Formats: sequence, structure tokens, C-alpha cells
Amino acid sequence: MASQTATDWTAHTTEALAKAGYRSSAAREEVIAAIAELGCSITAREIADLLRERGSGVGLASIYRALDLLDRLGLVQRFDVGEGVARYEAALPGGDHHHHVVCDSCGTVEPFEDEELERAIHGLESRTDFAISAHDVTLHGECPSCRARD
Amino acid sequence: MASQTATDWTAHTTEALAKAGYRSSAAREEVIAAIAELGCSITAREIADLLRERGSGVGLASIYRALDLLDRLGLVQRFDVGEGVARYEAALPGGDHHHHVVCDSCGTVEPFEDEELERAIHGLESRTDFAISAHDVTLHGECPSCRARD
DNA sequence: GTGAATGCAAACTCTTTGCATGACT
DNA sequence: AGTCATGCAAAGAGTTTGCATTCAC
Repeated sequence: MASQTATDWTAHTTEALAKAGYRSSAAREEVIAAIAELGCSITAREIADLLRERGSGVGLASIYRALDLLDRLGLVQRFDVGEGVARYEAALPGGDHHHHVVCDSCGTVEPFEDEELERAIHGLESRTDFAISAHDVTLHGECPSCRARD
Repeated sequence: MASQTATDWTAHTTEALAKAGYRSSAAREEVIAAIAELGCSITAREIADLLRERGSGVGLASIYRALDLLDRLGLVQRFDVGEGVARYEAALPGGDHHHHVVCDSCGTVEPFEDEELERAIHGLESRTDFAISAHDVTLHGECPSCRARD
């Protein structure tokens, strides 16, 4: 159902932008489509590459501006796994919540989710004096392919 | 015991570098001293500022080179909390293990530790096909001062 | 003396911003 | 028409690298 989810997100995002008073624009629609298509944990460069590949004239600045807007509206999640590059992924409100495991050898990023981990974090939130609004967990290691190669 | 720990780390680090065959050097010693002094979650710029302030002639490049070396030897931990800036802190082998909570309003970074969280992560490690070697957890929210100010 | 480590400056990457042009309502 | 959004190019910030010099062994 991944593609169904992506479709949902695209529609929801377009609608949310309109509701928030933003004009529709070809560039932004292309960025949104690219995010839906590329899936989890993507970079601005990956979006730019995909769009250029299909002959789009969307500039890098517009990609960053779209990502920034979507992030501020909570429509994408921005994070990073320690590479010095921002990563993004579609955020379905109330949708799935996952974290990432990174292969330090080849850079592959994969999602995972864990109920016990979430429970531990929620327990923690009540014990700190910060008002916690979000959390990120990143595991670092070596992926199966790289392990086999060594 | 924080200062004692810092002293331990400084001595251990100097010794580990020597054992690994690296020459002693004034620049590196100054960087190591700065890390011990500045404590948890510091940036290269903060080290540079401290060293410049005390009249040191150590260049930024040497700071980055020292941090890179120490990171590769596991003597410092490198991480980031989503600002696009690398942060570092002394890593005592087998020593304390903590994570960070960031105030998204003022940028304050504070450490925390939680046994249940660690348990959840370790449980997870055995269920993934990656060979996990490290993990980072970052909580985002608003610190008490910023909450009061709003 | 030899090679590692340094400092400086230039190069690089990622991201943001200024500004004139073009597009949506 | 009046703005908002875009594309381009330039600016910025953080980090890395090339190279001649200095320093440790």
C-alpha cells in the first residue's frame, strides 16, 4: 500500500497548501511529486536529480523553498543522520512514525519502527523539564551487504 | 567528579594517541584540553573561539583534523542535533552514555540518560539485520526558560 | 634527516538570499 | 493589477584539502 499512501500524501499536501493560502505552482507540485515518488529519507539533491532527469526546469532554490515550507507546515519531516546533509520524507499527519538505521560503510538509510522504543521515549518525556515536541533516533552500523563484503 | 573525569579523559586520550603511533603536538594538545574544558556537545567553532581567546595560534584546519582523528580513534563522539553543524564530546571508553535534548527556540543542548531507552535500543539491535555499532537519540522541544518566556 | 603535523588560503558542499521576471487569483 | 513564487546567481556557513614550512622523533 505504499503507493496508496504516497497518493494520499500528495493529495493531502496539495490541499493543505491551498487551505493555508499558498498559490498552486508547477514547481512546488513537481517537488511534491518527487518526494512522493522517492520515498523515505531523501535529500534535496536527489529531488533535483530526479527533476532534472525528467527535463524539469525547477531550480534548486525552489526545491529548498518548497521543502522549507512543507517542513514548517508539518507536511514533511526534516532530519539528518550525521552526514551534514538534510534529509526529508513525507509526513502523513498521525501516520506512521519511524526512525532510521544508517550503514556507515555505504550510506544506505533504512527505516524501522519499534513500539518499545516509543514507549521508553514517551516515559522519558514526562521526566524532563523540557516540553518535548519531537524526537529522532538514528542507529549506526553496517548493512547486510557491506557485512558480506568484508 | 566532572573535572576528574575530564582529567582522566585528557590523560587517556594523550596516551591513546601515543600508543597509536601519532606524534605529540602542541596544537593537538590544545584541542584536547579545550574539549575537556568545554564539556558536552561542543562545536569546532567553540573550540576555535576558546583557543583564540587565550592567544593560541592553532588554526581551524588543525582543530578539524584533530577532531577527525579523535573521532576515528573513538576518543570523541561526533554527532549533530539537526542544525547542520557537527558537535563533539569526549568519549570515555566504557564511560557514561547519554543523549541530548535540544531547545528548538534557543538552541540549548542538554544531556540526559535513561536506562529504559537503552534497553529498548539494545532489544532492537538484535532484531535488525544491520550490525549496530552506535546510536543517537535527540529529543526536540522547548527548554524551561523559553517556556517561561512565551 | 625524514616524515608527520601545522597554518594559511583556496576549494567544496550544502543551503539561503537578493532581485528581476513570470505566473496565479 | 497585485502579489506570490520562480530562476538565476551571488552570498554564507561549515568543513576539507593542497602545499610549503615547522617540528617531533
